Amino acid sequence: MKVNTRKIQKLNTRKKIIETAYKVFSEKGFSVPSSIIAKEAGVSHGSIFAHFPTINDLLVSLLSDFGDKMGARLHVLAKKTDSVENLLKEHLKVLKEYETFYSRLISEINILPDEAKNTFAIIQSTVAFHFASVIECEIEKGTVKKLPIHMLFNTWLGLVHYYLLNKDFFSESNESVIERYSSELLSTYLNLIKNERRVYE
Amino acid sequence: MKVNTRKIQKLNTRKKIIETAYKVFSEKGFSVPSSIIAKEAGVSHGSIFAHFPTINDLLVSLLSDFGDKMGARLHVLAKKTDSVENLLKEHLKVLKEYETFYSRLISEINILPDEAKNTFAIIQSTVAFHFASVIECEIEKGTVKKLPIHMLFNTWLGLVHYYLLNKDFFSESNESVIERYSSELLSTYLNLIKNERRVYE
DNA sequence: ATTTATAGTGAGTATAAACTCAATGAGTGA
DNA sequence: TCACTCATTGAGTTTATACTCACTATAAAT
Repeated sequence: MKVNTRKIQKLNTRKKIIETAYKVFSEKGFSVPSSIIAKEAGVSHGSIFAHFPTINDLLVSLLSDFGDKMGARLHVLAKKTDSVENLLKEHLKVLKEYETFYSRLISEINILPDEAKNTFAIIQSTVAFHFASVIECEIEKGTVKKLPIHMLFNTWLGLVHYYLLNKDFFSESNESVIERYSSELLSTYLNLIKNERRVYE
Repeated sequence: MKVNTRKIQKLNTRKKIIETAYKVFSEKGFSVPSSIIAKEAGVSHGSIFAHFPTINDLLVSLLSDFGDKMGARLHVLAKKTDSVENLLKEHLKVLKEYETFYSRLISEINILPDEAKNTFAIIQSTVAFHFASVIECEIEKGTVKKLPIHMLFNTWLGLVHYYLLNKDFFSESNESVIERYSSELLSTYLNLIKNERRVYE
């Protein structure tokens, strides 16, 4: 069977559309008109609708891919960590890789379709899982304050998201906020959660 | 001069439009069509444009009012506080009052016109100012950990915003997240920033 | 009482963006 | 070579929403 060129062609176009959408959404947010995506991808406007029934379907497909990819990435990196410090370092590392898109996602999540919340949940639950196991251990050892784990987690994520959401305020247009503030974020947070060494005990 | 009825009438309509927009934006977000606002306010669609050149002008006017109002409210309440704990309690109290609108604001700020950032800045700088003076004092007294003040502030705001932004996840549709979590937020945060008492010193 | 000014109206216009579909032309199989 | 299939195209349609403006009703001024 020589029915290959076409299938490959079709898959390539689909891929090109998804990748371009990812890029364009990262740069300009999720409400860019579909015509822009088509132009950037170098395909006709109609081509998008030959591949996806609606723009929303394109978005959902894109988000699902993204959630899986970032989730897997986090999972791999988190597995080999022993301390909170290393875990959070890895977390920041992954966030930095996906920074522009991830920032848009958390920034516009409330005006995105419900499926976007799933993506968010996949990513967050992966981090939360590893966070919990590492921090539990440190609490037992007495190196981290005994506070509800979910609150420790929310404090961390809240702090990091705060910087991502206010990117414009914290850094120059193209600079990575994570890059610029990772050590400050990390040291502040660790300082807050660590038990001070009691001298006499 | 009897040129009153009309002026009053006009001002009332304007006020009605702004108040309705505030309510509708709070409930459905900032991208509700202007026709909905008109209908809810009980005025004709054209009436909106007799009062505001564009919908954007209505929004800016509304935001400016809101920023002033909430800023003033925070200022008054914050002045009489002595401890971080009380300051943060007051902060949460004010946030609770304006919760639905404020949540929309922080949630959609990145797709709102630049003027929205001013509103945000007014509100935040008021809180930051009072926060700094109270916390500085506590750091000197040794009751709060010696960490950069802006980091302590960002951690607090990050945590609170995290709950407001993920309202859907944290609480039922109409319930106030602040109401439900204020004590947990407060106790966690205080626990993190407070210096433990050294027994021998 | 008559004229003038103005707040308010809502059908109508302009525009932007999602989505359609008949036509095109290149790959496929006989 | 020729008929057929199918990915792609882009001009055209639909829909949604911001905004206009000629008109109405009524308060104010004479």
